[in-house]
Amino acid sequence: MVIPGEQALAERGLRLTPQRMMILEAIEARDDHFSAEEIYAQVRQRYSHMNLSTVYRTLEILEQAGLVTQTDLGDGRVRYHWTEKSRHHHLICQGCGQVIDLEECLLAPLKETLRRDYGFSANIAHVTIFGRCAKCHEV
Amino acid sequence: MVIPGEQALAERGLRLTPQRMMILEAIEARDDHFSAEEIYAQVRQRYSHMNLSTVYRTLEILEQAGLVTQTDLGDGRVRYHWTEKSRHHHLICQGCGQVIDLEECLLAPLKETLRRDYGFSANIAHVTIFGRCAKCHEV
DNA sequence: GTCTATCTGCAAATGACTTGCATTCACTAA
DNA sequence: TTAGTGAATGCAAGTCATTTGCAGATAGAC
Ligand SMILES: [Mn+2]
Ligand SMILES: [Mn+2]
Ligand SMILES: [Zn+2]
Ligand SMILES: [Zn+2]
Repeated sequence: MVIPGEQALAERGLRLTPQRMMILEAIEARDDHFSAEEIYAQVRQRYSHMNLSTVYRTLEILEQAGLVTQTDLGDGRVRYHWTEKSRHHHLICQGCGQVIDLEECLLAPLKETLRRDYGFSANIAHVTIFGRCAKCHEV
Repeated sequence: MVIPGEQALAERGLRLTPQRMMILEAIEARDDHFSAEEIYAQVRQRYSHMNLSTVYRTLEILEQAGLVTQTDLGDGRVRYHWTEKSRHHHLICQGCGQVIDLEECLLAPLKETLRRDYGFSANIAHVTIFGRCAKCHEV
């Protein structure tokens, strides 16, 4: 069983520990935006000795490798997303909580402007923008 | 002595306490991006009984009133800025730490797109975008 | 002046995340 | 195969900005 994440770890000279393999398996089974705590709980169902610190440390590595991206969905914890599953951004209404998904390309013009005018390579792979949706706008 | 902030408080039916007046005075004397702790320290030089919780609670109120805007400059605490002093955004290089200031209008096209295509009124008054500056790009 | 909901002060709590350190173990080179 | 070794894990404790519960104080209304 070859998991894409395992190859990425090997390429970077990182060790393929059972813990990392279990975390990778858990993450790749998900399509949503997970927190460290959620992955911890998920893996613990099959391996009750999983450690939360290890999850945090592994997620940090995966993020550096570009396998997952972070975003702040406004609930006070970092949420991750498996990069290859879909590239997108979010709008979140501070009135009703509605979450609108945006295509990746929506931020392309901004990214291009920053690169052209400032030589700045913006790290905006997975952004959440807060505001008010049409329904909640009048409030 | 009439401080603009005081009027805004009155208009919202909020009380004009000595603590709030001192915090307003401290904030309006600043042109930079201050944290709650910094305002606390500043006010305490003249009124040693100032309380940190009061500062946090006051800043929350001022933010709701639109008198200050928040941003995350990447140092693990919320930083505020007196709205009327200048409207801008930031680029921060994760390589060398350089901070580039952006004119407010740089995000206008994005804001307009979100409003037109999604009916979404984005709350992006004071944004910090992380990435790599031209010098640090090759790394 | 009186009244009362709002504010403040204080101390304790929160909670996501980090860290120090001893132990274990995945890789590598012989 | 087998040591050898630096990297990774487990655990418990720490961090620290921010929040909160509550009792007492007070701004503003009448
Ligand atoms: Mn997402
Ligand atoms: Mn700013
Ligand atoms: Zn809404
Ligand atoms: Zn740089």
